[in-house]
Amino acid sequence: MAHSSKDSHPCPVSRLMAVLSGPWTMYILWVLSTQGATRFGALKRLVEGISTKVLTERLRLLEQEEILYRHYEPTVPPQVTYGLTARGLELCTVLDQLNALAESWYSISSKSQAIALGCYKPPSP
Amino acid sequence: MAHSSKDSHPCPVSRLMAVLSGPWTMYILWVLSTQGATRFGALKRLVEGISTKVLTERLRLLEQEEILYRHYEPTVPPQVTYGLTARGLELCTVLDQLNALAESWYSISSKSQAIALGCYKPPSP
DNA sequence: CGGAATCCCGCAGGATACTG
DNA sequence: CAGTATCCTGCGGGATTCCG
Repeated sequence: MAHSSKDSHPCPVSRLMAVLSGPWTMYILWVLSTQGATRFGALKRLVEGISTKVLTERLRLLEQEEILYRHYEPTVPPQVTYGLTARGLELCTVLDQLNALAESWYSISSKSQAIALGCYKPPSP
Repeated sequence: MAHSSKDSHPCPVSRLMAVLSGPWTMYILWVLSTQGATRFGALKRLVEGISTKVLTERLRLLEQEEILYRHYEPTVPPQVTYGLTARGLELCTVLDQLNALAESWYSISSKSQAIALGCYKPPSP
């Protein structure tokens, strides 16, 4: 959560975790993995409560790590679409396992199962 | 990183990530998984640079989630030992997969492979 | 529409000192 | 030895405003 993007990380997990551990990040991944490629505005609406600043920060980071791609369409008004890359899909596979583990520990209160992976977001004030 | 221990999390991963994403946490897990059960002082020495405050905070959290156990021996001076629980070991299995993924992405600079899992720590100032 | 820039603030984390 | 208690500080995130 320090890690200002250019830090040299001692090892791979270090680097990956530095990305994933940011607030909203998992939530964003989850939205993209369930909704498919999504435009900026829609994303902001779906990840309800996030500020534009943080959303763009997270997207840039995830893009740098090639976990998601950014497609810019120079129409007027411009359209920008974000979606998971191959890496992003791989990642979600592992995250799903993490989710399965978590579910088995904190035995699920029935129907919340559908919203499984990555609903990680800060508690609403 | 908000999440002051009593927050009700919307879903399992949310809760698990809130624990794992804290700075030093993965590093602590990595040390315990490689060194085995370790005493407080030794842990503080191994996780070099961490403050006692944060170390105890993280240990308490991980203990609450039953990812590690705390064994108190009332000798003089007292001895406290921390080690991974069954859950902790399960968790490390999945984290290892995350590590494998990260390694395949950021292709490893040869010999740093040994320090694989969880070397996640803030960059030294 | 999809951002970049700016300001402001809380609280997580560091350092230090002290106890059972 | 294994922590608590206190104070201090930075910076990460929210809100707002402006740009192409």
